Amino acid sequence: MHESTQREIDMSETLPTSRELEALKVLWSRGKATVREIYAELRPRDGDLAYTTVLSLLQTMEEKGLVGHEAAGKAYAYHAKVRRDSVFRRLAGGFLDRVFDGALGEYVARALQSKRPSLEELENLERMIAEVKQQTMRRGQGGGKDKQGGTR
Amino acid sequence: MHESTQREIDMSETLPTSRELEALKVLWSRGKATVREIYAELRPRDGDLAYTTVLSLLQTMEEKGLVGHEAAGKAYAYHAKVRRDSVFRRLAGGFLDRVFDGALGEYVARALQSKRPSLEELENLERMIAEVKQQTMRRGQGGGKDKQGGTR
DNA sequence: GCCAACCTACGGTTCGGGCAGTACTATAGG
DNA sequence: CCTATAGTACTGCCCGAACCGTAGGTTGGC
Repeated sequence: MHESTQREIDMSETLPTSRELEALKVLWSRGKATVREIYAELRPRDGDLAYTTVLSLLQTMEEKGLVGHEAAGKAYAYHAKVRRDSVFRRLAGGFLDRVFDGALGEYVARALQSKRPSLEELENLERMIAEVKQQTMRRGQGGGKDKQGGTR
Repeated sequence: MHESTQREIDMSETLPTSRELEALKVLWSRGKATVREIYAELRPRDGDLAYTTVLSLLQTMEEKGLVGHEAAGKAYAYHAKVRRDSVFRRLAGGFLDRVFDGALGEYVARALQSKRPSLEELENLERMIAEVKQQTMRRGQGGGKDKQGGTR
């Protein structure tokens, strides 16, 4: 039986805490996982972490609507109910606003200072930004700048 | 054994919480400020906020080493003891690592999705990245990967 | 000297995150 | 049937962030 009675799809979608995010990462990469599997992945990185702690974590997350579960054998198989992109986007947006008051320049600059990216990463960033720029220009159209020249 | 002169350069300089960061922003922009002045700036954005709450906040921050104070008239004049750049750099670095596991690409990409930057901002980013790229190339010279030591 | 205004110090409350122990339940193996 | 095993459910503890009230001190005006 499926009690997927989706009453009240709460928008506001609560964001995951740090620990919850770790669990979500496992679920996103696996599709679904039992408590024990998640525990097995979290444990090495965190040294001493009790199994029941992970269980509690998942239960809390279910209340928040972050995950769901279904019976699988004698255990539960949990799965993410929020999309990876959405969570990351809102996390980044929140951080950007809260810390940098929306100033993208500083947001990126400080990260660059902190991390010393490789040349490859930098070129990736260049490509990404160039692409967003194209989209923006197409959308805005009246931009004025004539950066259009190109191979294409 | 003698106690080595562990002056304890405060290598882990506690980071400010959200509220504390708000207070720090005021101090950075003013140089110094009394509790009442900080209160006056925080109040409008936060609706109901008691004066003593701000006072407590500053006292906590002083214990953490984030701010200092000196007598000024009959009140205290607080001033930041941590540098703006340093705080933002560590904040961004921490977020980048904790959420994105150090993946700069996603860090930037999600922010771009969340914010829809203007053309001007995008061009700023391009300039910034181009510059960092130049530095990196000069430094690495042979394309060698950059060692990840640095300021920790 | 006395009062009002303003300040700091200190204690306490509330809430959520993180963690883990204990109790209960279902199941597989003998 | 009985027991060991593995799972979930429930509850509580600890700590830090955020918030605020009250007590007590200092100061300037009268």
